[in-house]
Amino acid sequence: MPELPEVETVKAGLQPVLEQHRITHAETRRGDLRVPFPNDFAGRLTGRRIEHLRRRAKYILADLDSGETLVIHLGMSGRMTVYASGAKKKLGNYVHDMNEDGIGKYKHDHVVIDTDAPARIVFNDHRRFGLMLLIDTAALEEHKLFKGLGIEALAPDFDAAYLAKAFKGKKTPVKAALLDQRVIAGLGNIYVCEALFRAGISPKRLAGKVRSEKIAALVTAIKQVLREAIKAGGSSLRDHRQATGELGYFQKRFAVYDREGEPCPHGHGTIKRIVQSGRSTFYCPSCQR
DNA sequence: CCGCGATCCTGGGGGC
DNA sequence: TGCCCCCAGGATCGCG
Repeated sequence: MPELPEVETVKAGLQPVLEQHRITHAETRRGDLRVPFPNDFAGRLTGRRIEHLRRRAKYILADLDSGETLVIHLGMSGRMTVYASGAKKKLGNYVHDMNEDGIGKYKHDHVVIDTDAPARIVFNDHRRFGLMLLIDTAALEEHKLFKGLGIEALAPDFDAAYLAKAFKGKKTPVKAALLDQRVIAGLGNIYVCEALFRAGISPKRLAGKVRSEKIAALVTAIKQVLREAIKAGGSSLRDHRQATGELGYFQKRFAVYDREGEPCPHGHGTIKRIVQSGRSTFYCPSCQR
């Protein structure tokens, strides 16, 4: 479930076991992610201290004392599971102790990192769309993964004027424009649907044809829905850490996403599902124009 | 430069 | 129980 709020939530969960901690051991369990691990990936991690954790778009960035940055992307199905010291922790339907052999050896566990927190962090990704890379920190901005990224959705500079300029003359549907990480970084399918609903904009409307007051409403809606989701993820995360140590789960009821056929929360119509550039869009045809 | 579909993967769920 | 098809929170590539 990784869009900006989920990535932010995972980052927050990793912070206490990674930031200002040293990696005592690292290993990759299979090398055939879609993007292969860099050469000697585990070796370049081992012994390194993590100075700072940050987020850019949907990437988690861990700056190491070696001058390299560990770049993490969760793709569609990536999970980070943290096992804190000694205590019994729950993983899905299973309960494991940190010292049991099985941790990090389940199907699709790709990377295991131990730190002196002490903690063990397992990266699991069954669809293998995620990635972990090491890139020179100084050259990060110029790397192809980051060079084209648009403004952060929660940045103060992301405002109505910015979005109006970005949308000007665009003939692509506003739904697709919002998903484009070169325009705004961090939004994904769920929060685009939710933000468009809140702003009362049809996902089919061409980006260049959204009226300026609607653009202002859209910026507000985007920031609101993201902030609410981060807040909800954060609280759900605290519960999860106590109960399971598992990161990346975030329960929230959405207004329109995955609610095809249900009544619109505003009470005027029925939520419809359409497909735009190969992805589901959920919206209320009566509220969103 | 554009919009769009196909593609990379695995697994879950529904229909038959 | 099994098979087949569709679907999934992402991102890139190549086509017309």
